[in-house]
Amino acid sequence: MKIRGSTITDVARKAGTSPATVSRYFSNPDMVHADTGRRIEDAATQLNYIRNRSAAATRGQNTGTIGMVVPTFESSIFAELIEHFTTDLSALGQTVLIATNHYDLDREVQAVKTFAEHGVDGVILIGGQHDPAISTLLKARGIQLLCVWNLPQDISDAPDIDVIGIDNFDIGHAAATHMLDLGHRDIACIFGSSDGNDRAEARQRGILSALNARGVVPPAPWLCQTRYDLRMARVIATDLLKRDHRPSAIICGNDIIAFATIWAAQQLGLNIPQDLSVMGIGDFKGAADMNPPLSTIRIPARFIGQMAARRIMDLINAPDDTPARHLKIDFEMKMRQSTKAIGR
Amino acid sequence: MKIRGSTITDVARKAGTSPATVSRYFSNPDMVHADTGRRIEDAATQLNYIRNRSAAATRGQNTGTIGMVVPTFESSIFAELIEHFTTDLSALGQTVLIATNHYDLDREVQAVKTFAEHGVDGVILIGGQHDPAISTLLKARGIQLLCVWNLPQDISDAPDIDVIGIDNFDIGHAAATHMLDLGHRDIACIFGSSDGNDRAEARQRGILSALNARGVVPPAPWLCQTRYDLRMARVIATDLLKRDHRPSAIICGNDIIAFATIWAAQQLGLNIPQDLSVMGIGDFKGAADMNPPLSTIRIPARFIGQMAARRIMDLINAPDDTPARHLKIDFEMKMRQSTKAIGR
DNA sequence: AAATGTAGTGAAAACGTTTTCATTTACTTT
DNA sequence: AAAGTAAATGAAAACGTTTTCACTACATTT
Repeated sequence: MKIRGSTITDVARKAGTSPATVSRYFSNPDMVHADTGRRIEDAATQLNYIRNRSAAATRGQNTGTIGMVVPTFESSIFAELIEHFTTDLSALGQTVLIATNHYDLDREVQAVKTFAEHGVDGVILIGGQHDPAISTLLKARGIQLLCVWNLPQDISDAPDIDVIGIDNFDIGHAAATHMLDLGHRDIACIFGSSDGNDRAEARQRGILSALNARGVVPPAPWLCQTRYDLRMARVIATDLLKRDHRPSAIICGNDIIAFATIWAAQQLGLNIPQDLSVMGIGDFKGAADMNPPLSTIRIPARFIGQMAARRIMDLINAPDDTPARHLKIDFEMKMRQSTKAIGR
Repeated sequence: MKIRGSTITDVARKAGTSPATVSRYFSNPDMVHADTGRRIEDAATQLNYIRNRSAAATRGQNTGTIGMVVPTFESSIFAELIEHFTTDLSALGQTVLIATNHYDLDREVQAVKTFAEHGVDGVILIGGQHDPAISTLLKARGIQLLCVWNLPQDISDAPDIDVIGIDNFDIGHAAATHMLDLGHRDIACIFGSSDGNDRAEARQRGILSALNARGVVPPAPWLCQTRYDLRMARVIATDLLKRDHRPSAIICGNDIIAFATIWAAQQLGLNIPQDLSVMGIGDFKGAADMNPPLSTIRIPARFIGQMAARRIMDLINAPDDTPARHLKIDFEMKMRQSTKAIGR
């Protein structure tokens, strides 16, 4: 059974001031005289006073909460994003409400509705693919929305939504270009599945676009699809490598798939990168330390998380007519030892 | 700027009933007549009514929120726990507030204080090492507390705190016993550092206890310590393996350290498990799929997360005098190919 | 010396619910 | 038919804040 503690009125009485002043002290200390502040502080600690943010929210504007829905926690790269986002927001006195949607857009809507019930000041969503109901709902309530991780494929898809992220097409393009520059022409791809997220699809387009531009057209069996799942990816990589004609390079939709591919290849007795070049995308935890260190493209999850924390606060405090901003984050090539130039 | 939508009173008016009934309908639908319920439902959807949980919390008992503080998101094993905990709680209509403390006990206190301001109904903490102020604060407010992940080393340490978790001493003991049973006597250990958490320390004690019981006393240089950090663990493992006299087996404080050790060994040209047996603890993502598949001990993070979700709800709904329960979760030996019997 | 401005404060209304208590209605039991 | 019980509802108080408005005291400008 919940127990109600002392209230702002109790503190006011003890400090010899009014509830209004105590309220001001906690929400905006500069508004009260330093002496009064001190008395309030003392009274509050003596009474073990704990602010009641729910009560505050009924009358006030902000709740000091931000809602975030992530596809899953079980991805080292999202984990890094979440970690730094929540850490930075906590430092600013905000609390984050969290939910997972398992790449299910309906669940996301549900989560956002719940967040709205709790009166969050802002909502963070991953990626650019969402039920339009979310934007409608949030706008009707004046709740700020920020999408992070990747830019929409087409900026005009979401002109009025604030976005911070990388461009997956560019990343795919860069990965393929790297392989081509190393002299590879027999290039296979293992893409991540793309339902429920627009990231895999854009990467895939970027890769193929770069390949085709240089006249490289992988045969159909070399264009594989898998879930972002170590087990399944490993099976698919093994199948691919057991065929008569083997590619000299494999581009993987993300680092998990790359891990699986390398392990599958090694299991088959292939030497990476001597017999096969493999690259991933993401620079997940472990990529730099495995054998051989994985060539990949670093998505600066930490940086995105920190920028997101700052940006959502700015949006909350900004006047209403602030225009939406699309902030493109640079990625970084991390070329390590799982790729090598052909024939050398 | 936040915009206030329609209220319970608007809904009541439109549905031709009183606010009280609408309130009842949303919190406990059985209390109102089915027909009335339908009218309320209609009115609510027409008006785009969104419950105001803050207002509800000022008068009512529960907020429908649970606070959780985790050491870090960047650990695949905690991620699994968090994933299933939040998923199950969402399904029950609860919202989870989250914070990371980076193994810092003071930050944990801070997070819990913030949770209290938001009126959470319950708090979930990882592990058994916490500032006693937390328990005091929560008890004074009638907020339920549940610690998950591992049992306290000494049950009498926390007789009145509810716990769900594994026993790290047992796990360490089991790991060492497995190595001994395989015939190994030249056993080295790389422990995780133990500041800010009681888990590493108990594992270490378990391992050494089993070893010593069978008369195996590793020389000091074979008892290493590292942070839970791939990079550092790899350096330490390399150092260990470069010494004149090499162990035939290494027990690692967790799977991250085991990954690092295997990669370090392979880099040095050692064959696992031919030249060296390595085992981890945790069964992290990837353990089963790497080369060779890692022998480890599975900590059922998913199960713990699900049990925690159920238990905290029970605690919230239970009468006050419910006695604290210590629920011990079984672990599972996952003996794969990174360990092998000596001399065969 | 008067006028103006500013910092600090208090009284009281307002926020949108839940909950208590009382009342009505409908159904059982005697 | 009377009495008793249960289900459904409404009126109104209560929850602990924030915020508006008004006021005072004092400093600054004219």
